[in-house]
Amino acid sequence: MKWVYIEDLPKHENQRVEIRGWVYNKRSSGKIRFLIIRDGTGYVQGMIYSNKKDSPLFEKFDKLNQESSLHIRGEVKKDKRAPGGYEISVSDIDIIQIAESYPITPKEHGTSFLMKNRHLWLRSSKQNAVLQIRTEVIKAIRDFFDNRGFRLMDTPILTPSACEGTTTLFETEYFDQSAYLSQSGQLYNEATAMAFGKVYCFGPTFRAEKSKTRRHLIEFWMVEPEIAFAQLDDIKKLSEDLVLYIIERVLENKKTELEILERDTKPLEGVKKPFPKLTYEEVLEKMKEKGRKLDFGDDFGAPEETLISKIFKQPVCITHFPAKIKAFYMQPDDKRPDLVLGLDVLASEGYGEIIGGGQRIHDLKLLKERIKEHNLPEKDYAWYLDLRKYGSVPHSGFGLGIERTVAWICNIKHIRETIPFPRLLYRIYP
RNA sequence: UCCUCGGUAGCUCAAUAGGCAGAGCGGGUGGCUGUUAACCACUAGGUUGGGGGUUCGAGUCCCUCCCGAGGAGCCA
Repeated sequence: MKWVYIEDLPKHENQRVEIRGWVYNKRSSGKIRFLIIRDGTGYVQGMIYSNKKDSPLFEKFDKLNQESSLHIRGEVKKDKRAPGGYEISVSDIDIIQIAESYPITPKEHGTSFLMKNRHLWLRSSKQNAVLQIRTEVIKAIRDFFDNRGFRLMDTPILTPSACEGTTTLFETEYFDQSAYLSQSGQLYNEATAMAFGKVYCFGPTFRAEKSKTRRHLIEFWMVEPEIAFAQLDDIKKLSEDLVLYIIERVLENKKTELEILERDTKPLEGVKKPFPKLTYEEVLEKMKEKGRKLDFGDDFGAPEETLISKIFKQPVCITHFPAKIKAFYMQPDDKRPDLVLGLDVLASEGYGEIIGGGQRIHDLKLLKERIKEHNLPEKDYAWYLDLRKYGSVPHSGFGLGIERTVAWICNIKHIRETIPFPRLLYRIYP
């Protein structure tokens, strides 16, 4: 008999099939019994009916408990009463294993308990939906860049020194010297962009910051495009197109998952070009209107980000930040040398920053000055400075945080649920 | 690192003012012809996070340590 995945059941209406999976839940009522089976691709109800109380199928059914593994065979039937619209009229059950008493019951649990059991929590329907949307987001991102001729250039995870010198790094042994886990692929990508024109890297990044908020992970995934000859306006457009494309793809291909999450898709469907574009100083004005006074040079904190993204229904592009609050490699504005051509994109619905980037300094002398001002050891940046010696060109890029993007699309409060095994402050198990 | 809150059955929580530690879910047993986190009955299940103190008596009050959650700073 044909082994079929639950997501493909509609193609097999009125056929006899085999499903291989796990018991999600069961109910019984005398001569009729129901079994909810999951196989990773979906959930389906199995129905067993018998006049005989001692039916061998009933005996097997009674032995089953939550998460027991099994094969079932039976006919696929359309039935409005069944969750998902289809059910299987079960004619045969092969039990693979009777599970031990499963800790995650169909009732409510606390976050701490669920995180401790993350390896099992992944089996539940909402977690399944979030992570299936994550895979679609990642696929969409890769297609977006691949289709536009970007070259995938993976950057190293073990690095000899700080990339940006701002955030704390994880230190590890590298034979007889120290190495640090990458916190960004950007600097290396500036090198590959000079070799390949337009590139992107996609990988994990590590921040040893003791951040403990719903928007932070210690280990997270980021996609970082970098384009030679591109200026701020070019990546503004690119970031807009990228965000739109990701949303379109999820809306198109992950309807069921969005339904499981009870995600209201209207705000996502409403995301359209052009996104509102503001400068840092214009945002300060908006803040003042809303009664939040900030001085020039103050960075936006979580409350400001939340406020901005609530004022606009669209994601918001913010540019032209004070040089002081941005990284050393940011290109200054010709007209306003105290400002840099940085770019942040804040997701709507209060989700805050998902993209950070900007135009990089391409002038050797200026870059050297900035390295000095930031008290960074110039010799560590020798190769980086080389890029400004041999045919230096203006170039720009940005990073998009995968987990924050998924959290926004799924309308999940905390980003820890958007990665299979989140690394958090005070939690590295399982 | 700082601020706030919490730790009681496998899980989620309750326990008036310091006075016999309880419920629902899950487990077990039995019942029910279409259930939707099914339902009904019965049943087992506890060193109240660790240590110390106050008290005739501590889940409850005090000290301390451990663990976790929410948030801040920083950032994607």
